[in-house]
Amino acid sequence: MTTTEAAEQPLGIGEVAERTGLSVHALRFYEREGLLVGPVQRTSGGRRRYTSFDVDWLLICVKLRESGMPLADLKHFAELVRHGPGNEAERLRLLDAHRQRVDAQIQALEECRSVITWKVGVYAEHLARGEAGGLWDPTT
Amino acid sequence: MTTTEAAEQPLGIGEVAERTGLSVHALRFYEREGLLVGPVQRTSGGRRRYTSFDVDWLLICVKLRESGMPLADLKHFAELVRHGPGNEAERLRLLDAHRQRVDAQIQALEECRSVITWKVGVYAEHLARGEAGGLWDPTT
DNA sequence: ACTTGATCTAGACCTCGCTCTAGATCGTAG
DNA sequence: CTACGATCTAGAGCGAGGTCTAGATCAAGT
Repeated sequence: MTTTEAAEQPLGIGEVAERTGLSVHALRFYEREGLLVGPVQRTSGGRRRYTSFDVDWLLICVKLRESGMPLADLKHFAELVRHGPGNEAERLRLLDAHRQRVDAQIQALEECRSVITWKVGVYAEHLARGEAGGLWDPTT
Repeated sequence: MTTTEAAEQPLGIGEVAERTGLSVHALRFYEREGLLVGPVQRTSGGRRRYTSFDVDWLLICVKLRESGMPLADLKHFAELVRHGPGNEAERLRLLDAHRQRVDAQIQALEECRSVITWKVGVYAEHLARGEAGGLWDPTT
C-alpha cells in the first residue's frame, strides 16, 4: 500500500489529485471536514505539501468511499487513527462492519444483475422473433 | 415476475409501499416524475389504485434504482415502454448498458472488499499480538 | 353522526457530497 | 521585472433523490 514512486518528496495538491482521482476541491473539502489523519504540511508560502502517508491514507479513503462508506464514518475512522493507539479494536469493528455492508451490497447487485440479465434476454428474444409478437406484455 | 398474491384486486398506495419497499411519499414522487408507465387508476374519491402491472413495474424500478440507475434513465425507459412497441432495440440497449455498469460496480466493490479485508487482517493481527507493537504504522 | 386513520395536493425543505466563485497570493519561466 | 498558471480562503451553489408539512378529503367502524 505504498506509492509506486521511488521519490519521497512531498506532493502538491494537483499531483495528489491526479494520483487519487479526487479533485483539488474535494481534497481541500476533505481536509476541512477533518477526514485526514494529520494536518497537511505547508510551504512557507502556504501551499499544501502532501507526504506519501497522506496520499496512502487518501487512497484508502477513496476505496472506502467508493464502496459507500459515508463521510461521517470516514471522519470517525480518521479521528480514531489520529488519537493514536489504544482504540484498534474499535477501528477493527468499524472496518468489519463496513465490510459486511459491502458484502451485502455485492449480493444485492448480483441479484439486480440477474433480474436485468433476464430482462435483456426477454428483449433479445423478442427482437430475434422479428417484432412478430402482438401478444407482448407491455410491462416488460 | 408476478406478485405472489392470487387476488388481482388493485391495491392502495400503502399496500404498494409495503410490497415495494418504497415510501408512499416516494411512490407519489415517482408518479409525478413520470417514472410510471401508465397513469395510475383512481377511485371515485381520488385515491390511487395500483394494478399488479403497476406493482411489477415498480418492483423492476426498485431493482434498477438499487443498482444505481439514475431516475432520469428510469424515466427514459418508462417513456419508451409507454410509447409502445417499435423501440425494443433501444430498450435493450438501455438495459444492457446498465448491466455493464452493474458489472463494473460489482468488480469495483470486490476490489474495495479485498482492500478492506486486508486492512481488517492487519488490525486483527495487531490486536492478537496484544498491543505489543510500538512500531505501528499510524496510517494503517 | 362522529371519530380515526389513510390518502390527497402543492410545494417547501432536507441531506449528502461535492463543485464553483471571487479575489488574493505564490512561484516559476522568460 | 513581468506573466502566467497553480494554489489559497471563505463561503455560496448545486444536483440527486427523496422527505415532510399543511390543510383538506375520504372511507370504515361504532
